[in-house]
Amino acid sequence: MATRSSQPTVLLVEDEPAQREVLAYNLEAEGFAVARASDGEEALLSVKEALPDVIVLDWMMPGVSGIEVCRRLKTRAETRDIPIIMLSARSEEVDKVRGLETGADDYIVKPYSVAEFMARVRKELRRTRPSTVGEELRHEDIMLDAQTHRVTRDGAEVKLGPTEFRLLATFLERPGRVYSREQLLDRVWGRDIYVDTRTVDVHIGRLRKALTQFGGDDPLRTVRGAGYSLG
Amino acid sequence: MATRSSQPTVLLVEDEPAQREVLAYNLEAEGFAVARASDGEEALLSVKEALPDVIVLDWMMPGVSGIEVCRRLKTRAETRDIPIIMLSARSEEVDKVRGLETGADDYIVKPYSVAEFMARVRKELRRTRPSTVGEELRHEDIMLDAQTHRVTRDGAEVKLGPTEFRLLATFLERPGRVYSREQLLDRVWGRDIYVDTRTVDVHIGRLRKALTQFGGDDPLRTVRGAGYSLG
DNA sequence: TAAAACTGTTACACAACTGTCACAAAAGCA
DNA sequence: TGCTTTTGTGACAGTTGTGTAACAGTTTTA
Repeated sequence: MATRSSQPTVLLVEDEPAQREVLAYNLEAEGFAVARASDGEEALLSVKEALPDVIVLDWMMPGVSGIEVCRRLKTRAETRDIPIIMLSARSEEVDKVRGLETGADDYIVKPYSVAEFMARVRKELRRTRPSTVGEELRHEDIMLDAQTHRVTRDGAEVKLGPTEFRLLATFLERPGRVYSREQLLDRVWGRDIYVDTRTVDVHIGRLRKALTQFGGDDPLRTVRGAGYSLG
Repeated sequence: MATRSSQPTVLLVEDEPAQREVLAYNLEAEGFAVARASDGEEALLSVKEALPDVIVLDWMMPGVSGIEVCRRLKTRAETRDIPIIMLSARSEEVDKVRGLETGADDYIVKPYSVAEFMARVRKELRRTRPSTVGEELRHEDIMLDAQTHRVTRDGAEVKLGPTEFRLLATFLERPGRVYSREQLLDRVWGRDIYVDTRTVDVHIGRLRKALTQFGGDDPLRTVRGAGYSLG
């Protein structure tokens, strides 16, 4: 099966560089490793070299076409289980059927939104690698698993209330980044909830207490006049 | 000019709530403050209230259209310098020309990727507020990261108070440039705060002390009768 | 249903930062 | 050189920002 690194790998097969880089940018922003290929031949080589966790495949390509790549991968035992998402500029029903017939797992018609694209990729990854899709956040010895709603520090379980959990999750998305109290209220409490900004301080205090209950340094940093950050 | 808070402010003018929130979410994720408006009238009010650092303007809107908002802002002296990015569903060259003719600084045709959108916003901000975008300011061995709010010299972390931090950030925007005490008060303290100009001297002293605490030359230069500069 | 867990607010203590001053030191000038 | 102007800086009091315990109200759990 596919690699077992902490990040899932996405093989992106698209001959148009601009298109390819936009998608790559978004995938990488979400923490996926991206392998690139600009035609069918490269794609087959790349798969042979290192099995990706999911393949995004453009229909129209010079040389070996996307549909042909798909057919070949789906007939080989060791690549059969890798989900394939087909991209196509054609919207005709005929093509959609043909795409899925050759074994593609999903089919996205251009033009599509990046959000839709990302959602489809996540969906396929969830099937094959349920634990690693956006569900696990780490920073140093702190680990948060959104799937099981658990937090551990240095292996020891840390019990957090819902608010502290979301707060920590927010910090873990971008360790080091300073969030103002207003931003934290926005993200953790929600856009139109009115709570005093000092409430943030109290919850920060509670999160600190929970994270240091078994010893260990305080991982949260207070930036006077600006807000808080993790690390 | 625009506000002097640590975050750049983006005014987002878009009548379609879903669209607006997607963009707002991404802007906020990158640390920008977002002001929202859902039509041209609101937009003009918002600008009057607090000058943003960049304006993102939908072309098609009920009431005062985007293009009209753009025209009005570009004819007023105090808003002329705020970069405007137009969004449009039309791809015809005609519109593009019309958009830029009214003074828009950039023009994005839907559908666009979020990555592209963010890149354009960053580009405009880089022109007008170089310090707060691109996240990292350097000069020789001094490095300031606005995102994480950290300063290092020769790799060693330098702890600065809020005022010293802003002061250094100002100098780093244009190393070598000499700022008068009045200019520094304007930029670092804010336009309508009244403090004695000698206060600047004291903070310069504190900044010097912090930057040389582990040895190293004093990177700040006193220009007698004129002010101070970095390097 | 009662107990436990969680929430937001407040008040107070404490720490960090601020601006001003006074005087010392340095730089310019005649 | 002596005199004037400008800058450096330690001290200090006042201000502002942050940490946290306590509490009452609410929600969740058993």
